[in-house]
Amino acid sequence: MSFTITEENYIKAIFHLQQEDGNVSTNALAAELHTKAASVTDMLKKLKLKKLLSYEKYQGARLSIEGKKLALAIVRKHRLWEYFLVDTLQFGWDEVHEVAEELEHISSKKLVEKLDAFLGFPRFDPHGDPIPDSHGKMAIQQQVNLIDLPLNKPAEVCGVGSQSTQLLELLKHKHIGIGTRLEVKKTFSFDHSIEIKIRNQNSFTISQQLAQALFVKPV
Amino acid sequence: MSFTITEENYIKAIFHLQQEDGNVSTNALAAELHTKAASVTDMLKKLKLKKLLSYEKYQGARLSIEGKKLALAIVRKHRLWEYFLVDTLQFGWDEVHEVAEELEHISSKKLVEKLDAFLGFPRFDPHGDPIPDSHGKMAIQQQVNLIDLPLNKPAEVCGVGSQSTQLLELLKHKHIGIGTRLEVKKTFSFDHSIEIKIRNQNSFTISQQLAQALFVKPV
DNA sequence: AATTAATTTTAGATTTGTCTAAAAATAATT
DNA sequence: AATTATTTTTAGACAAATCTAAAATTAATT
Repeated sequence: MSFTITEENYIKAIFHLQQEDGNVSTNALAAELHTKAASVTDMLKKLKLKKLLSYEKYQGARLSIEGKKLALAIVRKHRLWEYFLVDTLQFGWDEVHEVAEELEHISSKKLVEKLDAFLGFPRFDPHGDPIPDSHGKMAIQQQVNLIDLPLNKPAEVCGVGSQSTQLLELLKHKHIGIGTRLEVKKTFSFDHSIEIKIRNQNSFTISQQLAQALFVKPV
Repeated sequence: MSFTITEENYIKAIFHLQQEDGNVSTNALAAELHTKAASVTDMLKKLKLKKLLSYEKYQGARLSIEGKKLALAIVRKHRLWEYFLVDTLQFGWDEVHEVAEELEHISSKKLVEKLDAFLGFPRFDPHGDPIPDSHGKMAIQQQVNLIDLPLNKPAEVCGVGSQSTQLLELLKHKHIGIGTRLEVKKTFSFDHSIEIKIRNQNSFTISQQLAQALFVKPV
């Protein structure tokens, strides 16, 4: 069975909105895919026929086993290509998302497996998100939100909570990137800002919003 | 200006059928693209509106400067990706065409340039075809059909005339591939077969059809 | 519980790329 | 030159994915 790019994008969007909780609503999907609710209804009927999801009128949708398998295959390709772009082609980690959105729809199974092997079977992409293996299994991330990191515990930045250019601009300015080592030195309850220290630099404070957008892992 | 995958495939097909001679006929295009003449007519009208080609009723089509530029960009991507698949991912050179047909439509300009640099700016793809550079210029191949190679002149296989699996199966069996060094030892006018000698092997004869499908360059 | 608000679905239209069947133009042949 | 054959175009229809506007359903609020 093979699917159109549009169908794959719907499946991926449902997968991302589904995480545990209940069914995905028509409106939520329309927003995620920058389309209209009426279009979503049509597509959900079609994807139900193809047995990729369960769907009842007015009740939203939920991926079937088949649908989840497809979603994981797409996510796998997306993240492997992101890793390739950053690691092999030296792209900035803030400029790979768009390109990977296209590459994730290349269908060759063999290509994915060869690419995975060439890259050395990476388990996390440049944004810190886990890459599903060829069976769809993902490593569980022991990453923690920077806001939750205990004082004076050395950690390494391993992911960001968004791909907005505004965030990435700020990170570039502060010289924070994937792999940056840091410790939290102090927290301020007034505005929930926190003071962090990067190796060989003076400490400085960052806003609550920024800290919430950063994921770190103890090192 | 951006184009659909279908439009790009039409432009590429016209480019390949156009080589020097006159205009490309509707029927020739329909055959090349496995579609019907009526569909081709519709698309030619559309591509004319987009100024990618000139077209007059019943007179066939010919690419404009713009159209040629687009065609060269697509061919560039196709051949760079083929090179990548063989050189970096260790694909067999007989299994890359299909995948490259998909990859050639990835739009990112930056990706193409970075890929080119990563590969070391190769000038010929694994089938021996020249790769257009970023300005659309191709190296001129001083390659010659094996049938035209003078006796006892050492040469190296640098291209094949078709991608048919039947041909590639035969080449694999005879241990002939890109880079294989050989000399022509004798020609037989009866059936136009030729006797060739590969370094460290006994000479053997190959058919006229096979010789015509092989391109070599003096070395 | 009744009314209002929000969400979701239907109905009908549009665009892109395709098709078949019939008409028009060009090319080949006697 | 007239007829036949081939090629190409038109006309009308269809499937995929989308849209707007109106109707139906569900959720929220008074």
